[in-house]
Amino acid sequence: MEASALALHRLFDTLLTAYGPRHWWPAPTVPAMMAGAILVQNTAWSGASQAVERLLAAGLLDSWPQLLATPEETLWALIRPAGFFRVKGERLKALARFLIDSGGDHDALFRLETPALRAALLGVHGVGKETADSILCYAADRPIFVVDAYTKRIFSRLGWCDDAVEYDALQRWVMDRFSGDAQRYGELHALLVEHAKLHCRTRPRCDGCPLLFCLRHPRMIP
DNA sequence: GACCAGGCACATC
DNA sequence: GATGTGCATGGT
Repeated sequence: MEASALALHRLFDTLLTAYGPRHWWPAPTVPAMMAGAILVQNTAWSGASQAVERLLAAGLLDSWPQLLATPEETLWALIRPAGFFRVKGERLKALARFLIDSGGDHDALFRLETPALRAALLGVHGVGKETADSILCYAADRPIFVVDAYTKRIFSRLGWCDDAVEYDALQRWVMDRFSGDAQRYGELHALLVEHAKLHCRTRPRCDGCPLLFCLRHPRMIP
């Protein structure tokens, strides 16, 4: 195996040993996962999860038409803990409209092949690459690696890439070297987030960081 | 009270 | 194509 692939696998094994399986995505149903992917945008999961729970309790994740028919102010009040409630409310409605137009629910939508499904999701207002890939990996069970701000920060702090690395370049680099199913890709992403929360905040806490051995690798990601 | 969090669309250059 | 800005709450 190539050196960069070995380094990536060692990183995964080390994080798995250090933190254990993360059991992501932390939402009970497919619609809750999809809504959660919108609600967590640029927000801590603690706030997003409250919003998901409130939508579930209100029954709005049992029926996309019902969510779409909910008055803005009602929706805003429910998702307020996630922040950006006006834009996220609009994005949830765009997602609902999309699912209704796609045949009513995610079962119809998820019959698409992965590239077509990704393109369709990216066509929804408020769904960018990270949100689309989160839905693909965790809700639609597709083998896709999700890149996020934490992922970029970890790899750039290790010196493996520049901090301005592009989403597609980092995703491609990982997926070319780390094969597996959706569960395995999801685990890698979840472990990276867990690690970043402990050691790679804006003020780094490198004491006890299990990844210090990775620093000896030179820049590897274009 | 400042800083930060599992993005995205849009305006402007 | 690159860069800047608005969106908002809740935890540390």
